[in-house]
Amino acid sequence: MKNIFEIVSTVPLFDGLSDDQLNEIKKIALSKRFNKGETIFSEGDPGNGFYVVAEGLVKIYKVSSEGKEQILHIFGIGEPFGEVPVFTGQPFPANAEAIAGSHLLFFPRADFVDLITGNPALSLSMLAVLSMRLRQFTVQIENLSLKEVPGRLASYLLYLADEQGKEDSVTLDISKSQLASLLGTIPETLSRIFAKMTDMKLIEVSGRKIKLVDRSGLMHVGEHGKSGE
Amino acid sequence: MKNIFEIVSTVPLFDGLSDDQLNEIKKIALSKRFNKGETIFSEGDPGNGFYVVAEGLVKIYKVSSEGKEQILHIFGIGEPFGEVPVFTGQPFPANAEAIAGSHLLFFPRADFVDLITGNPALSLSMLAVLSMRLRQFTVQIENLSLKEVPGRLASYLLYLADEQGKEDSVTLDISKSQLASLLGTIPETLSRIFAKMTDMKLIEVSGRKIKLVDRSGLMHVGEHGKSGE
DNA sequence: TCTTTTTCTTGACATAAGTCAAGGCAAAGA
DNA sequence: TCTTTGCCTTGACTTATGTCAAGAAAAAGA
Repeated sequence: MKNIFEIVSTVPLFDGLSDDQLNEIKKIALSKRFNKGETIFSEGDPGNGFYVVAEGLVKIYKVSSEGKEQILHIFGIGEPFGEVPVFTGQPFPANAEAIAGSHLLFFPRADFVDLITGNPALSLSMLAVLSMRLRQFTVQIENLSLKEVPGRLASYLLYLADEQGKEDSVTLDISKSQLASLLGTIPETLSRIFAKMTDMKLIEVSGRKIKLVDRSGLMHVGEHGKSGE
Repeated sequence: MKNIFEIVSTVPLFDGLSDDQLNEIKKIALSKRFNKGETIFSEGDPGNGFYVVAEGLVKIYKVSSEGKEQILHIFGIGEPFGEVPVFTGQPFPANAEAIAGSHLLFFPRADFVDLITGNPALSLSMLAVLSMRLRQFTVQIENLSLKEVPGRLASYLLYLADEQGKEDSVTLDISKSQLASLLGTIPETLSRIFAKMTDMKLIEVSGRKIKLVDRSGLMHVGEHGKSGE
């Protein structure tokens, strides 16, 4: 079993640090393991540090009083999460759960703040990470508030295709129920929209594989005319 | 006319800096003035620096292809905005407009990055600002996705009461149309909900003054039972 | 392989909230 | 003060999406 601290040198957040500095990072990191479905932290918990995914997949989400879930992020290998309380001193604003068996690196707050204080490159890197995340939230709010579900799905599929470097076919890395939660809807609605978009010959769905039949059609879903009908 | 650079020493972002450091800050700041309704920057513009409100009120917003507007933030005196591009190098993800005549301080990117590089207190302060903003977005996404409009309005009124330090009465600092946009809805819907909540004796509305008649009722709007009916 | 459990899909229905349109009110300017 | 302009309110209607329920398909386990 290989040393999971090796991941540190490949994490974008730690890019541009010297070997010495990377060793400092590794020194303060703790390894933690979570099974699929296990809670990593809950909203309201004190944030004593943040995490980096060494292996696995983690969802960050909120739950309404009626039990509906909204996923805020899904983080994979190399991505940090749970940093907000490190810098605000307040508790976690959302929940985190492993959606696959996961190895995580945990960075205790005080140690990390010490490190960042003497390390401008690291602090600029962290500022960039938080800024990118703000940008993503901006997009998510725009999607939730200004687009209907078909438009959100189309955007997500195009984003995935880009992410996966594939032109015309993507593979969902999460279940369709989870995708519904990420898009701010429920499985029934998502299912109907998959069916509708298939009818319209925009996509072809088989399990978690989705073929993008008409990319330019997808790009205009939800504009003036119909998104489906 | 007083020196608007005086504001620098009262901005939370610059808390804990020495007088020398505050002078450095003042040295790189530029004063800009915007009239009510004037655009400060637009989505897609390159971000050559960020702003701090010295006087006035600024809205950050997105617009859909159909023309619907979603306000992301409203910033008042002492609050910084437009920092994301400073640290990501990407263009602005949203638009900014003065909703009242405003004096702003502008901090050019390169100068500010130099400053932050040699100044751990400033960088931690900026990390705290971005983290707080992430937390706010978390709440906004939760509201948009997990609450109906009455629940969002109730939350906003309670938040405002807290903000204004008043127990049972608040004054809107923005128009009701703008409030609708902030809550992710349209003026017609907001107007109906104000009427409904008045009927239910939760609030009393007269112009921009709103009396919170039943705080505990407000807190439970949108839970199990009715939010209005 | 067969069974059990979860996830997904589809139908019938309810409802929150958007659209369109008209009128009333209030703030800004003459 | 009067007038003009934009903001707010209300009504009638449409529609996207949620709820409830049942069955089908797929995944996990025996």
